[in-house]
Order: sequence, then structure tokens, then C-alpha cells
Amino acid sequence: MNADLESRADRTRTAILAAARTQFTATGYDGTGLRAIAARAGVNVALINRYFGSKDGLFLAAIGPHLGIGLILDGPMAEFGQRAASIMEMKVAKRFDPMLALLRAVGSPACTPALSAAVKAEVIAPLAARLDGVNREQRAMLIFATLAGYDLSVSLLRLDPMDLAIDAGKARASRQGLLADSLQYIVDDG
Amino acid sequence: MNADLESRADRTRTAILAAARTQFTATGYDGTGLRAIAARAGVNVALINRYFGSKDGLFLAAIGPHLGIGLILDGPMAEFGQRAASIMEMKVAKRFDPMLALLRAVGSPACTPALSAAVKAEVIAPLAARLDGVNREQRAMLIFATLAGYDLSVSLLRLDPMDLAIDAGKARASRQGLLADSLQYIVDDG
DNA sequence: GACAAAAGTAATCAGTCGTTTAAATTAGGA
DNA sequence: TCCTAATTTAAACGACTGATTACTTTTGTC
Repeated sequence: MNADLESRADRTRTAILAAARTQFTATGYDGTGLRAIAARAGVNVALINRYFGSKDGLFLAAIGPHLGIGLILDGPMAEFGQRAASIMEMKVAKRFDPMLALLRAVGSPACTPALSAAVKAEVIAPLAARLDGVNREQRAMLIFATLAGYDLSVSLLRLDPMDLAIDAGKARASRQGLLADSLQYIVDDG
Repeated sequence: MNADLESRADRTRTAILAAARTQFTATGYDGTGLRAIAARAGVNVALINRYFGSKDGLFLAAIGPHLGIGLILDGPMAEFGQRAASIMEMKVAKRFDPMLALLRAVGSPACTPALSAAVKAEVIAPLAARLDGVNREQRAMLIFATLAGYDLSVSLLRLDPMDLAIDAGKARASRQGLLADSLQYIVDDG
């Protein structure tokens, strides 16, 4: 037995986590039932509470560790705005998008404290550490706010400016540039 | 009878709307039950579906008409950033905060289409109309995104930079200034 | 006062929710 | 192979959800 190195328990644990990530991303915290997650993972409902204690525990284990901004911090901060804007722009609808999962769950009072702590530790702190000058946390927070608001507008509210452009044409590439400039302005303001 | 000008039906209708606004603001769309709204309004549960058809209908009737940015547009656009930032900053925890209600409900797929339409009509369009230059819708959207992300960070995630300031002291007034500058930068970029 | 329409009430519907229990199955070591 | 522990399963728990029903009360008009 044990064909590969992971035990049976590890496999179901992993399957539950993967299913939870896609499901929470798609339908939010309140909108996602444990039975839907279990069905997607091909697993019995009771196993979720066995391995993760509660729905809250599962949500944290599934989303929490992935809230970091990762790639966006890779590279010189002089190009942060451009890099972040292009990543936001190229972001396709993935089955698991941590930021999207956060936005879909942040309205549920049940899990906002945990989300708040995770954002502080995984986003604000590392981002502030890369900034120079004064008011690093404040500026890190404003960068996060801008990114979150942009993602909320595009992914959730589907506010694609192309839909409602009155001054189209040359507008095409300008939005990304504006977002990039706004972010870079906060980065450089030290 | 009819001591005052509003009929009995009008009074209960208004009471339901008021209760719905505070309740949706406090606990989001999914987290709010019709019975809680009815109890707060001092009204029978069945009346909600009688007057508003469904939970969705009530949500729209309660939140939709108030999504406008109102005061923020009152005044010269040369001072928009400063004005918007100070309004966001002075915003205390009101029983009914349209932006907060939006943020708490935007994660529920059930009501995002309606919210999207309302934001376009009540926020993006009037804001774009006050802007000069090119890419007015794109810039209006980015302004909304910045405000929404800021409100989400402060009101929902409670990311008050004062809590985690490493470079405190002079930081006090600077966050608002930075938000104001970011907003004004988008306004002026025409 | 009688009558009809409007408004409000109590009870209940069929589902779903997260969670728990006890029994059944599977695995690994002696 | 046997035994024990780990893992999985089916079933049910009570509570709550939005919505609907049939009924009672109030209201305004002739």
C-alpha cells in the first residue's frame, strides 16, 4: 500500500481543501454549503468537520495561506505599479483566486476577524517591508485598498470600462496605465 | 382617519425599508433573515413578501436608491480628492451606510447583477459626467474602486493604520492626505 | 350600519444549513 | 492471521431559511 508517499487521510484532506478553494471563490462563504464542497471533493460531509473542526476552520485553512501577494513583490519597487497593474489586468477567471475569495467572504461577519488578521500578516506587513520612507503601513494599506477595490469592481461588479466607454478608441490601454500610475504614486511617496 | 398624510400601508412599507437598510448594513445579504427585518420593523414576516415580492426585491428597494455618492460631488472638482477623503475619514459607523451595505452584499452572487447596474447608474455615470478630458468612465471607475477598497479595508477589515504603525507620530494626518492625493490625481489626469 | 377592498396575522410549507453520533470499513504492525 | 487504530460512512439532529396559505382584522365608501 501507500503507492505514493501520501496517506489516504492526506489525500482526502487535500481534496477537501482544493474543493473548498474553488467553491468559496465561486459562491462566497455564506453561499457555499459543506455538502457542495464534499460532493466536489468526492468525500463524505462528516469528514470536513473531522479534519477541519468547523466551516470556519476549513475556510481559514483553504484561503488563509494563499492570501499573500506573491509575484507582485518580485522585482524592483520602481516598477511596482506597472507590474501590479499588468498582473491585475491579465488575471483571468481562475478556479481559485485568493483575492476574489476574500472579497466574496469579507461581507460575512463570521469570518472577517480571521480575514483581517490574514491580510495584515500576509499582505500589509510584507508590502510595508518593501517600502521606503515614512508612513509605510499607511501606504501599504492604501495599495491593498486600491487593488482590492479594483478587483471588486472588475471581477465582482463586472465594471469593465470598455462596456460603457463614451470616449473609446484611444482609451484601450489607458486604464491599466492609470492604475499603474496611481499605485506607483503611493509607492514613491516616501 | 388618516391623521397624517401617509396611509397605514405606507407606514409599514417605510418601516420595513428602514429596518432592511440597517440590517443589511450590519449583517450583509446572506446574513440577514427576513424574520430579523420584520422583528426590527415591528411587522409580520409575510408583509415583506407582500410588499416587495421577495428578499431580492426588498434589498434592491432598500439599498439601490441610496447608492449615489451625493455630497462628494457637491463642490468644485478641483478639490474632489480632499473632499472625498475627508468624507470617508469622518464617516462614523452609521446604522445605514449604502457603501457598506454594498460591500457586505457584493459577495452574494444572488444580488450582484442588480448591484452592478445600480453602481453604474448611480455612481459611475454621474461621476464621469463631472470629469473633464479623456477616459472619463475609466477614471470614474478607478475612483469608485479606490473609495470602495478604502471603505472595505477600514470598515470591514478594520485595517486602521494607526493599529500597526511602525513609524507613528507624524503619520497621523498623512493617510488622509495620501488618499486625497491619489483621488485628485485620477480626477486631474485628463 | 352594510359591504367590499385593503392590510395584517398565525401557521405551515418544503428545503437547507452546520454539526454530531454510532456503526461500518479499511489499514498497518505484531 | 489477528488485533487495534485510523478512516470512512450513513443517518439523523435541531435550527433556521424564504415563501405561501387560509384566515382575521381594519379601512374607506355607499
